[in-house]
Amino acid sequence: MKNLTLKDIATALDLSITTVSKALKDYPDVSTNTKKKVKAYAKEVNFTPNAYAAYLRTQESKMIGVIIPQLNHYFFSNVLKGIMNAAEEEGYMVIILSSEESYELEKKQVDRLMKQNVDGILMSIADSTHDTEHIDNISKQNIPLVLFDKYSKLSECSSVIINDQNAAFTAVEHLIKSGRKNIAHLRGPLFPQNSIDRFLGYRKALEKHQLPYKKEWVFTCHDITSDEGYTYAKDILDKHPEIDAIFAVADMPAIGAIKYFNEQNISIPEQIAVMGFSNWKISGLVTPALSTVNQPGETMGRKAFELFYEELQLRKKGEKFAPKIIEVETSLVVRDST
Amino acid sequence: MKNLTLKDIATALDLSITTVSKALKDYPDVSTNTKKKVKAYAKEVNFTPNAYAAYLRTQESKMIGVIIPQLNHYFFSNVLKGIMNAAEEEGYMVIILSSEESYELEKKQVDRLMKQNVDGILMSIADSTHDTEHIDNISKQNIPLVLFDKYSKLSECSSVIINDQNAAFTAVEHLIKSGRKNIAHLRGPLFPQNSIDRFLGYRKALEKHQLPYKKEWVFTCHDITSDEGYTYAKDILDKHPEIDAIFAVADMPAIGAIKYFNEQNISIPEQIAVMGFSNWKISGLVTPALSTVNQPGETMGRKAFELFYEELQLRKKGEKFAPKIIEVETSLVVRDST
DNA sequence: TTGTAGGCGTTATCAG
DNA sequence: CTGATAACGCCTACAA
Repeated sequence: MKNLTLKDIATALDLSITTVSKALKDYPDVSTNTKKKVKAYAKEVNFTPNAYAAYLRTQESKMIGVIIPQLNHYFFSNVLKGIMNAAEEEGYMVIILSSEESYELEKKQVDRLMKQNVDGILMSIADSTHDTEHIDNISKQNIPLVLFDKYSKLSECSSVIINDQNAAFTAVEHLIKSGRKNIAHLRGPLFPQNSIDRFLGYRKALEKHQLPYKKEWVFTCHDITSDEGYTYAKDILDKHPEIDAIFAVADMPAIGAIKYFNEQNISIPEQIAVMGFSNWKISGLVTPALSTVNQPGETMGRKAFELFYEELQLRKKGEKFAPKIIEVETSLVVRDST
Repeated sequence: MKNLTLKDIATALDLSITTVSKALKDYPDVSTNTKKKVKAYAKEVNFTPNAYAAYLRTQESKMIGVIIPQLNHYFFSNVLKGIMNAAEEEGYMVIILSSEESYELEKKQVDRLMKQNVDGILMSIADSTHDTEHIDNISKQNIPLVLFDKYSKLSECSSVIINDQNAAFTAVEHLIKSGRKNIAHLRGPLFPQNSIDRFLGYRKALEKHQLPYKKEWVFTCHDITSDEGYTYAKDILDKHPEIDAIFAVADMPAIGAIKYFNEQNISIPEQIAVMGFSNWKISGLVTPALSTVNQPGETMGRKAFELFYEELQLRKKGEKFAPKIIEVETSLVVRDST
């Protein structure tokens, strides 16, 4: 049983290929009767037009490409889920590629997707990406582009983001309100807007509540791993015993810190409070359960697809599309570590 | 800058489309000189043949489809990584779909992939899948099929698996050797071969060491979640205080159990030892760190792709392909929970 | 209301 | 060694 073609249907019903094609697409110039017959038969034999042949005519591949920095990553997996569900509803297939947080690979993956003639690209920028030429190229080629989470302030395209600065501010303020005065920050790498904004939110909260900000209390997690959190926790204990709370750029470093404190029998949150960011599944499972900021990945993914789809529809009608930025709500998740 | 075509190159170099095509594909009947010229130019303008047009002729889409039961799942993410890396090396794109552990959705996703004319399908069967007609259909349509992890003993196709029974046996034997006598098992659902085999491995280890097997010490995790582990840990403490070790079908239930024991101030492993299965990232981060069985997802993914590719090459040559089963090595990871 | 013809970009066959 | 031609399956302007 090979996949059927229009020709097969035409032969079976003794019609021309054209009529069958038109009937299936509800052209007005086909009789209701013929339409009914054709559609019934197509359904019976479970016909779907060949996507590749269709592309050649329509230039629509019904595929989108997604580039994420890491495949094995709770948050991005959730985003993917949102994208894939939304895509499926509109009959789109999703090609997923990973940049492995590498600028070079990211460029290559963008290129692969363009060569594949995807109808749109959704992506989250790698931490190491420091210029946006390859990203701007996508728009220049007239391919709809939507960035999510790791976006670029410089690129003119739609984005789905959270308000990192506010979210971080709220998280740190929560620490302050529970009586912490010497709050350290495990920040992310230097380029991504996220880690900059979370850092700024941290500083703002300190400022507002007239608490000291000290450079030595800010530690940079280049790879945002639990190991880094573990190592910095040791540093903090050894060199800065006055610190009574940690706000981490993400859950992983926070969990690494918790692990170290547990090993040293430092009680959390009594001796030191720990706050994460992202609300990974794991954060509810460590002991003590980690307080964090919920970042709704699935919603972000769905919104990202919807932005792409909206843009595509407008472009098809030849209308201008103005990039939109959607800000998704976050929420504080207070558990046992603060 | 639209994507270039053979025609563009032909025009630019004042050759025929045919010659350009042949030159790029290293046909023997094109002069070395022309080849050099064409290839140099193609490289310069970064030409890639249009995949859709090529499909129409060759019937090769250079795409494979992958169906996994869950997207946001450490092990499957690792498998995907292996598949995607291997696929990329051979110039294949990967379409990922999720069955969400649903039999109905799995059937639908198989259908979508076949309609998309992928060159092959790699999949892991959903826990709820109880018949294999849709799977056997794939092979009947002459599409190479490789199963991984969750495979079917009934289907005639290549598979990449681990020896679940042996791995479970080793894990339980480790508990026994460390002096445990009353070992409970948090088993998986009834259908998947995995959970059956892990259960059998558990029983075998008990038998070999003449330890008691009791039905009441076996708890079924239908969804393999931490919540189930948490709940069963409570059951065990309340109703079976004699139990001194738990072997879980996967890390998640094991971690849920650890969480409960931590809350109750039950010391692990002194009062009760806990053993997981799969070696998720998280298992090294909980306190105490979870002992488990390492299941090399990335390797399995790569092997799965390689099996597909091998089969495809043979088919293209018109040779018969006999399904292969590749067993990937697991290893015991002893941490602090046993 | 139905059908004919041409073309999307590539590749394979065959003729020059 | 090179090139013209047909075909893959679908879509659409145009003719009947």
